[in-house]
Amino acid sequence: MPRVGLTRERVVEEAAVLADEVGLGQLTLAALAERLGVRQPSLYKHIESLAGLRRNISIQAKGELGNVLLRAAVGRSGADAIHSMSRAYRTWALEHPARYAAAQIVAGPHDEEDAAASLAAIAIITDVLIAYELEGDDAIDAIRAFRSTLHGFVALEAEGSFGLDVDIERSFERMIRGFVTALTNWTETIATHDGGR
Amino acid sequence: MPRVGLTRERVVEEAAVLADEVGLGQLTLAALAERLGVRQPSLYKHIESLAGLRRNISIQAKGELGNVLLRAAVGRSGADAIHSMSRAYRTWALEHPARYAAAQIVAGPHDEEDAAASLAAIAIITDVLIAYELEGDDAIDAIRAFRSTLHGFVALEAEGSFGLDVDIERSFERMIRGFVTALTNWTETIATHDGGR
DNA sequence: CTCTTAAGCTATGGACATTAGCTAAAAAGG
DNA sequence: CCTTTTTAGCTAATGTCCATAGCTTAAGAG
Repeated sequence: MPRVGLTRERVVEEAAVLADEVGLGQLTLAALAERLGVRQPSLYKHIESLAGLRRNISIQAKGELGNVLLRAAVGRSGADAIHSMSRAYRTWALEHPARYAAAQIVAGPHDEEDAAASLAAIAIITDVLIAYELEGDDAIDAIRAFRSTLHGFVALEAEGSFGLDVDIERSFERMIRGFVTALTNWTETIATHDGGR
Repeated sequence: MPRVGLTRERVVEEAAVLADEVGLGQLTLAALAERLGVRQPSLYKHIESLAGLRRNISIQAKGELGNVLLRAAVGRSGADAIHSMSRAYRTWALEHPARYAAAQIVAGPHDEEDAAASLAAIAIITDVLIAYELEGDDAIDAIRAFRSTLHGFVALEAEGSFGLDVDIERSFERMIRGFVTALTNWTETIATHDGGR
């Protein structure tokens, strides 16, 4: 029984790679064990459960996404930063679909580690939008809109929900431009909550 | 052995109800059978498989969503129609999370029935945006952006990704207003594809 | 009232996750 | 080196769930 020399890190990393190939929901301990050259129960020496493994993938993915956004935004500001960050977000998400999906998981209210990872990633987005001198609830609304825009596009694209014919790249660029336009006039768009009814 | 009198429709409907309660991924034939007062294998008299059941839920959900959007848009146009449709979209999605998730599933390329349901739902959105006199690729970009915006917000809200403190309703209204703003200036926002780099 | 159809059942098997308990490889300590 | 401790990985076993096979009998057709 030669030892393979697994570590928690190696298990989680390989699980993330496997998940990106087959889909987060199709990630199975059986397949992971085989890929690591180990019997299935042996994995429990390094993880708590399948749910625990997914949690680890989620936390790692949030960290990776945060780093990607950080690198894209550093040294930039305003519309420049938004465009750069948006592209980095989309590219990373499409290259790592399962990691991206895992990064969207919201952990329970007592999971400090996960909350920290989530916050760190979102903080990058927040910082960039703050440059538009939005304050308080204005900023929160804008951040929610931006996150929605990015996530919606990437999620639909990853699922193949867009028709195949027309250039998706260009659609994305235009959408981001549109968001910047909206952002520039943000304080004017005060919801009256009746919206034409 | 009294007969319960199941039909395919009843099974699918109850499955949708159950899924909305426990989550689409947690929908199990065992639980569904128990809820219908029947043994698990008996379900196979009405469905092909779990995957087939999910497909049926998906098609039904797409139809329901399409109807909801249609009713919200009828008799309206322009920004009025967009706001009304957006609210209906969000409300339905939040009330039926699993149905909504199922409606996002993209079937294989040979599934005519599913393709028809998808197309019908998206057609409503398309028709409303066409009122802005966008043509060809312009319209496609705008539709993609609109779908992204709606789906992103609803998906994040349903997952609980937004912080709890600030009014989500208002954030949604503002986002839609922002989109309408962007849409009004749509033809001006031509992507140069370098976005400030 | 008979015959046919099919709804629902039991029995069974296979894929996974998970736990319990064993074995031997590695590491620690003299 | 040799001994002791730790622990990575193993086999065995259980429970859940999807799925198939074959039986039984309720319900509908004539």
